Amino acid sequence: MPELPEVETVRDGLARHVVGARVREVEVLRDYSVRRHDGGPEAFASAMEGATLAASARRGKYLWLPLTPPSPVAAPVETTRQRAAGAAATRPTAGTALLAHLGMSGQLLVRDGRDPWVHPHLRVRLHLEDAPTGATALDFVDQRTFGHLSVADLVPTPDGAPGGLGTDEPAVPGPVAHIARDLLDPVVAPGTPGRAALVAAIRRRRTVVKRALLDQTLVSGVGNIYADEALWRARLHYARATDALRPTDVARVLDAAEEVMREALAVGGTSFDALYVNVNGESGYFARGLAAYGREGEPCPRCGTPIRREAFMNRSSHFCPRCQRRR
DNA sequence: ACTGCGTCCTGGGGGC
DNA sequence: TGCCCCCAGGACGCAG
Repeated sequence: MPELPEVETVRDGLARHVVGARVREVEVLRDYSVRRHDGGPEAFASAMEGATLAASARRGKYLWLPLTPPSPVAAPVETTRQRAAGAAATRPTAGTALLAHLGMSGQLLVRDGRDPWVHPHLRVRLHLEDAPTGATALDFVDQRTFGHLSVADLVPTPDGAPGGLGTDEPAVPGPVAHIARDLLDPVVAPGTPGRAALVAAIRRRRTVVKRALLDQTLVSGVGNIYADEALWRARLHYARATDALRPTDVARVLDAAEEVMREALAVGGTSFDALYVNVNGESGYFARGLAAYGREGEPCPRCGTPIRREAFMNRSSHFCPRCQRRR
């Protein structure tokens, strides 16, 4: 499934293959895939058609492609979280963007044939013209349909810093406003005030460390797999209480999460070009790099103790019972 | 305000 | 062989 490194690989690929292209026509094959767009599939299509994809940006696992000229979009329905964050009333628009989340099985595939293959799980197809490398379509393929596309208005970032990687604009799509910056974002780089604030925010939470790592309002882009890997590297049990952790423990697990994701990015970073028409974000990293996730019963690479799997948050947690003591 | 849980969806694969 | 059910996951809405 696409995790942050895979999404970043896709973002980079889109920057080179579809930024600058104009959307000629939109086919929505599965309405559910545009459920987050206010006004439904027809409104989504009309908001996209004729627009040029102007950039390729990412925060956490959200991707967005700013549109020029900005599309008129219906007044967005505020989510509970956005209302709680006070982002509601005064929300000056800074343009619009195609917003994408790949969910757990989503792919963005660049096609360049006149009659490109229709994948059995094709949900949305954007027909393109004038793409920089000759692409004729951008396909959203998604087996389990947890992913989605929408056109959203851009809102300014509170801190005035760029909204995410791949953009200099201090703006993010409205639905991303409550999503925290991710560990590849310069604003929370090691040694910055942003990173220190993140460590403090995690320790203020009254929860357990894995839940905090998965909380997108604290730090984004860490999913179940990388949470387990980061905790293994930091030698922390997933159920350790955040408010009982030392600052160095929290800093260590964040460093580990960043490290794992950067390694995966380095390994998987060539997949876009290598596959080109099969831009699925599958890095080769999963096959060999994982120490804990999905390795129940197999030896811990550090001490040889069998990796254990336990249910947590209706998910699985993988850990070494010797290296990662609960206390 | 903050924390935690149920829900959405699909098809591969395990169990019977 | 066939069928059924479970399971995987991110993020949101809502209950407490």
